[in-house]
Amino acid sequence: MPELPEVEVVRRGLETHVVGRRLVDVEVTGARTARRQPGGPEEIVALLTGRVVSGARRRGKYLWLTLDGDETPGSDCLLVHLGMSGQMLVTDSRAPAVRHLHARAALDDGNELRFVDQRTFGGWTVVPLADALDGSGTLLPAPAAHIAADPFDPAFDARSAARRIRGRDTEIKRLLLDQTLVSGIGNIYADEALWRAGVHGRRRSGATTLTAVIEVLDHARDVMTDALEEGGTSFDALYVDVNGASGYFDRALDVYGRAGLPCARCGTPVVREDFMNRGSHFCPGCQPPPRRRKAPSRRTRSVR
DNA sequence: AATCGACCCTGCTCGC
DNA sequence: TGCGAGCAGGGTCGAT
Repeated sequence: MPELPEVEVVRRGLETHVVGRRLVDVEVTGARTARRQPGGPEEIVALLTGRVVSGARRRGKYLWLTLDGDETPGSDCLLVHLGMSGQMLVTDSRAPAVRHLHARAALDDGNELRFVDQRTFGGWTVVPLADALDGSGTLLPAPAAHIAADPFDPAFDARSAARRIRGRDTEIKRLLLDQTLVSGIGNIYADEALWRAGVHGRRRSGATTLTAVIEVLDHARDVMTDALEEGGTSFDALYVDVNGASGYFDRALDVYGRAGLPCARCGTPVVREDFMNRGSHFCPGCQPPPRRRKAPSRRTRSVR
């Protein structure tokens, strides 16, 4: 559910409300929340209790809290992925428990950090930081070390990301969602960026010019910047920031979720089609669908 | 090696 | 009003 802007909203909230606080009492009740932790929920509790949260970092949709000021390779951090429905909430620790509460950490200021996740695709793990492999200088948690820079990262280079995308051979939307090529983009912002660029998501990457791919990435950055300014996109109460407030960007979406409604640019009704077990939304007027893929020609086949 | 579909969950909305 | 079908923003895994 949450894509880069939503995760960034959460990160900022954590920076304000949790960084500097000690985790005095930790409880992890959700088995699925801890499924990536080799030692299970107990191990998370043991590793976090008593630690001081010193930083709130993010790359793409991955979020992590650094601990005790240790940001060297091998230092532990709490890696959080929100999945489709995860929330990191900060509430008064006397507030009543809510449905789908899977983990909580009492802070030394009377508040409590809560992980609430209806669909349980999200999770917490305490993992070591890996050696930095890119130029950004930020150490990434080991399980997230393969995640590419996102468009908000100062180290992000649209041209080289576009080259990596064009080096692959499949539909361009599939590649926009591949977090090892460019991170942070999910189903909503992929559709929005493709619409802004006038490119159909089923176009093959190789049949799309480098310039057009760069344009799609630039639009992805722009649409996510717009969303961030509005506090993120939210369709309902599922997505909230650390204080429980929803974003308002859904009012500004141009194609996502607008099947049958007129395209804001040309008036053609927006179409929704199945794609990768999800929905893709596009304007047939502005984003002409590619011709059905031809069988490889004799000439193509002869090139080995 | 790269690509692609299946799958993991719960809850809400819509049409019958 | 009740009920099943369809849908939802995520990543990972195994088969090909």
